[in-house]
Amino acid sequence: MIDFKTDSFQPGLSVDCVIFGFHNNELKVLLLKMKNLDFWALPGGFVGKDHGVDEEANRVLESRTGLTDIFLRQFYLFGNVGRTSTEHLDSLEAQGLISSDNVSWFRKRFITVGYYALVEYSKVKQPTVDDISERCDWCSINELPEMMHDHLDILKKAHETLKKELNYQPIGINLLPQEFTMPELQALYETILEKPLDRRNFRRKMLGYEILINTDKRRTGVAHKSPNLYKFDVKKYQKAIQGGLSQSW
Amino acid sequence: MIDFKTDSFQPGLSVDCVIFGFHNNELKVLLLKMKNLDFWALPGGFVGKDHGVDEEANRVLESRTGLTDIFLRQFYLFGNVGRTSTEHLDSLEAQGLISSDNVSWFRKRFITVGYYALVEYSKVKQPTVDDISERCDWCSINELPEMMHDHLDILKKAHETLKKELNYQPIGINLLPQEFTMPELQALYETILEKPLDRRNFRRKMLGYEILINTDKRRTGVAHKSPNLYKFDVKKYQKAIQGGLSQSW
DNA sequence: ACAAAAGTGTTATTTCTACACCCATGC
DNA sequence: GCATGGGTGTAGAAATAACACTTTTGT
Repeated sequence: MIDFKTDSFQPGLSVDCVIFGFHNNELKVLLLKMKNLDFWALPGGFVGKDHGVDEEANRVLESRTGLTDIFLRQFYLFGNVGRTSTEHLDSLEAQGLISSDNVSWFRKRFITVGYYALVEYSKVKQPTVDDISERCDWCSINELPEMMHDHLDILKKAHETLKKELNYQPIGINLLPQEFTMPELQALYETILEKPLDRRNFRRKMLGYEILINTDKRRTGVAHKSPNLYKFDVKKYQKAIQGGLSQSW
Repeated sequence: MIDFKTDSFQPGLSVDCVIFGFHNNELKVLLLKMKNLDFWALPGGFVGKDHGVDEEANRVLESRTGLTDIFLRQFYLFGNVGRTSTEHLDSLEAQGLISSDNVSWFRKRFITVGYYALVEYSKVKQPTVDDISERCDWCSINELPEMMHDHLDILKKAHETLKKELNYQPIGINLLPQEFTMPELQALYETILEKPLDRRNFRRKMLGYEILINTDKRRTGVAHKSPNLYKFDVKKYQKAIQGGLSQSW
């Protein structure tokens, strides 16, 4: 149940995080299932009067994933009147998920700041529920459950933003484990861009950026020819994305 | 003086507009000078409880410029604690610009949503002051006056965003008069990008997009060889920027 | 006539796209 | 040994970057 001193928070303001991970060649987001209800929500929180909005987004990210120092970017403010669903609030209230002291605060008009985060899937050992959810799971962005309020719109917009920023943000370095194969990196790009890329051209272009280091190791144990393992040259990566990698995927 | 029923507004939330215009080959922004004070502010406003944030930004834009149906985009939420300046608020209050009933409301922590607008300079016949300003003027972004709160940061971020979106947004069509010359269009691009472009390559590339119509008229009366007048093919322009014009200026 | 800006083409370089065969591994 | 995915090169097309002279106009 949510029960807190509402007067220490900015009224009508929340943050919501779209936390992206990459696993089994699928782009996933971390979602919360509301207790005893059939809809899910983005991990979110409220903004303390003495806390910056970015700071609160980081706090949300850390409470759900246990991770700190994660790539996290604000991408849009959702400020329409009526973006929250009265029906969903009714359900939350009916399930006793909102303290009666907080009900009127929750029912007010809310705007929310959207953030997206890129995390290494395997680093999230224990996705943690919040007070009103019963599960915290990775969901493939191709099969999303019913979502609270306008959270599906928020998620869609986050994905759009990710696509646009692919060449300007350290996408790979945050979503992949430290060592990875070229096909894995390509699959990540294909998943984000939602289109297939040519294997040879992709490899040539990636290597051309000179941001990868060949570890001279190979991934063994998996089927077929064992692929080479690469890692990012962090310094060069940082420098390269400053000006944006070259365009047109 | 500002004096209104604060309880019909979202507390701690404002919108600020960076209104860009282009004149004399310079990129300009519309700013307000506070009455009897030596600092300027971005045109801004508050968000009514029953009004969308975008809607309020449009209202601000219309009240300062008299224009409707203008290109206006949200670009960032400024949510740091301490982004407003106590000293500036002191000054406003000392000048009697804030009604005593509103003072405590104004002194609270505020976040603001940044919007940028692109307007045709000559269409703004009468930049209109608001209740606490004495002038509303175009300022070149190269010589900006002292600004209130974090408004300079907001302006800088707007300019950055404009640069990035140059190939994705109908920049020219909104900032230039209906008919314009190729050198004018080039100067606009050079100003936004803050770097010189090759005249021949620029022309070839622009014409290659097939979004311009040669009017077969010339600008006369100005010195030197009279340049050709072009206008945008609106439909083609709209279509072209959907996928983004090709990159790498 | 002259100063200043507008108009115009070509070439070398780079980047992009499309495409097919061999190799290594686990089963 | 075979099915599967990993690795590799080349050639044609397109885009980009660099560069100089002529034309028009107002003064």
